[in-house]
Amino acid sequence: MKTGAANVRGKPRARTATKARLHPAKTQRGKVEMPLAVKPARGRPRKVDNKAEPSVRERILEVAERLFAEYGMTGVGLRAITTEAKVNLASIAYHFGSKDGLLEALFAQRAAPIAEERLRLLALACEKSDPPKLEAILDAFLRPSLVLGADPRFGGPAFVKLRARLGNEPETLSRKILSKAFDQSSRKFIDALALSLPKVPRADIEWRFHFLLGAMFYTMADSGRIQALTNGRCDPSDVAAALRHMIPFLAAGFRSAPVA
Amino acid sequence: MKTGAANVRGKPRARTATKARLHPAKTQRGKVEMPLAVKPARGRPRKVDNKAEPSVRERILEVAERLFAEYGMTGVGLRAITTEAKVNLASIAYHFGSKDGLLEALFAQRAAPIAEERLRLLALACEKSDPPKLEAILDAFLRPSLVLGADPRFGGPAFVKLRARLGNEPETLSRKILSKAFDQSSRKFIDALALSLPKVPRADIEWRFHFLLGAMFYTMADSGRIQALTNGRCDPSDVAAALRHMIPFLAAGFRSAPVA
DNA sequence: GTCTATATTCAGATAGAC
DNA sequence: GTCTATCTGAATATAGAC
Repeated sequence: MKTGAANVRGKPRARTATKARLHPAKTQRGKVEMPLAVKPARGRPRKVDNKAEPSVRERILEVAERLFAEYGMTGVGLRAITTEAKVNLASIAYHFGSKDGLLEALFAQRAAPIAEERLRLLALACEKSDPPKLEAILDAFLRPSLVLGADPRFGGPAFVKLRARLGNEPETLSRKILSKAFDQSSRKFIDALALSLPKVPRADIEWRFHFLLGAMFYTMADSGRIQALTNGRCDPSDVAAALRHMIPFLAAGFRSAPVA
Repeated sequence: MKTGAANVRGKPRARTATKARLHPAKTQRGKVEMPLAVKPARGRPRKVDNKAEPSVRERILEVAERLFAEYGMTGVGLRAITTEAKVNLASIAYHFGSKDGLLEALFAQRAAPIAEERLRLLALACEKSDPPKLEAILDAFLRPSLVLGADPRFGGPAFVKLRARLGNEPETLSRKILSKAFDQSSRKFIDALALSLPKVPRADIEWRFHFLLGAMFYTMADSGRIQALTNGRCDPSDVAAALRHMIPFLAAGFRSAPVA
C-alpha cells in the first residue's frame, strides 16, 4: 500500500491497461457500408418518442438524480441505481462511461437552463431600472435555482437537493462541476450587486454574496433541521415562502453599513 | 433482492444472529476475584499520560475527524482511517463498535464544549443588557462554532467542516446526531432572538434563524467556491474576518421589517 | 487491548456474446 | 444497444489467538 495520503475511496479501478473503450465510443456504431437504398432519414434514428416512454438513458438520469441527492455520490452504488431504474448494470458504462460521467451528464442537462434563466431575469432587472434594484437582482439569482427544481418538468426537487449537497462539499469533482456550470453567471451577479450598491466596497459585497450562497444552499438542501426546531412551522420546501422571507432578509444585509 | 426502495448502502452487514458482542462490552474486563492485596489505585488503570503520546483511541478519532470532514462518512473506509492512524483495523470495532459509533463518539467529544460555550456567552449577553443586544446574541451563537474549531487544541478545523457537512445532509444519522448535540441550545437562541426583537413575529424569527444556519454552515464548510470566485480575496477560513462580516450582515437582516 | 485472519457483501469497471 | 458474467479490490464486521 502506502499511497501517501491513505486510500480514501477516490478514483478506484482502471487496473489493467486494456483497450479502455473510452466511453464516447458511441457515435461510431455500424458505420460500415450502408447501401443507402432509400435514403433513411439522415442523422440519428430520430427517436420518435411515440409514447413518452422514457429511454434507458433518461431513466438512469432520473433515478440517479434522486438517489445522489438523498444519499450523496459516495452513498449510492451503481447497482442501486440500475435496480431501481430497472436497467442493466452495464448500461451506465455504455451511456455515461463512469459514475463521475453520470454526475457530469446530470449537470450538463439541468444546469444550463437555470443559469440562462438567471441571466435573463438579471437583464430584465437591468432594463427596468438603472442601477438595477437590489431586490430584483436577488430575486433573479435565487428564483431559478429554487423554482426550476420545484417544477416536475425539470426533474422535481431532486436536482435542487443534489446541487446543494455538492455546493457544501470540498471535493474536487463537485467543485469543478459547479464552477463550470455557475461561475460565469455568479460573477455577473456580483458585478450587478456592486453596481446597485455603490457605497459598499467590493470586499463587503463578496462576503455578503458568500452568505447569500450559504442561505440559498441550506434552503435547497432541506435538511429538515429547521422543521424539527419549529415543529414544522418553518418549511424551506415551500419555495414561495422561502423566497418571500429570504429576499428582504438578504437585501437588508446587503444594504447595511460596510464593516470598513 | 427486491428490498423495496433499492439497496442504497444504508446499514450494511449484521448478517447472522451471532452473539452480537455489543460493543460496550468494555468495562467488564477481569472483574473476577481480585485479592485486593495492596489496594491498587481504584478505578481504571489511570492512564498516566507520561509523554502526551496519543492513545490508539485518540489517534483514530483525530484521523477519522479529518477524513470524514474531507470526504464524507460514506466516502471514507475504515481501512483508510486505520492505515493513516497506524492502528489495527479491528481496533475501531473494539473502541467504537462500528463506523456509526465512531461518528457518534466524535460528536460526543467535541459538541458539548461548543454548546456550553454558546450558552455561557448567551447568559453573559443577557446579563449585560435586557433585552439582550442582537449583535451579542449572534456573536454568542456563531463564535464558539467557528473559533473552537480553529483552535488546534480542539482538533483544528476538521470538526468544523465535518459538522457543516452533516448539517447539510438529510441522512437520518446526521440529523439525529446534530439534533442531540445542538437542538437545545438552538431553541434557547431562537427565544433570545425573539426577545431582543419584540416587533418581529416568531415565524419571521424562525425563517431568519434558518438563513443564519445556512450562512454559518456554508462558512464552516469552506468549500472553496467564494475563494475561486474572488481570486482568494474572500476567504471564509479567516475566522475573525468571517465573524466581522457575518454578524452585521445577519443583524441587519434580523432587524428588517417583517414580511407580514 | 491488540492482533491476524476471515466472512460476506458490495464497489466500479470491462469483456464479449447477441 | 443491451445483456450476462466476471474481474479485482474494498467495504464493514467478527472470531478468536495472544
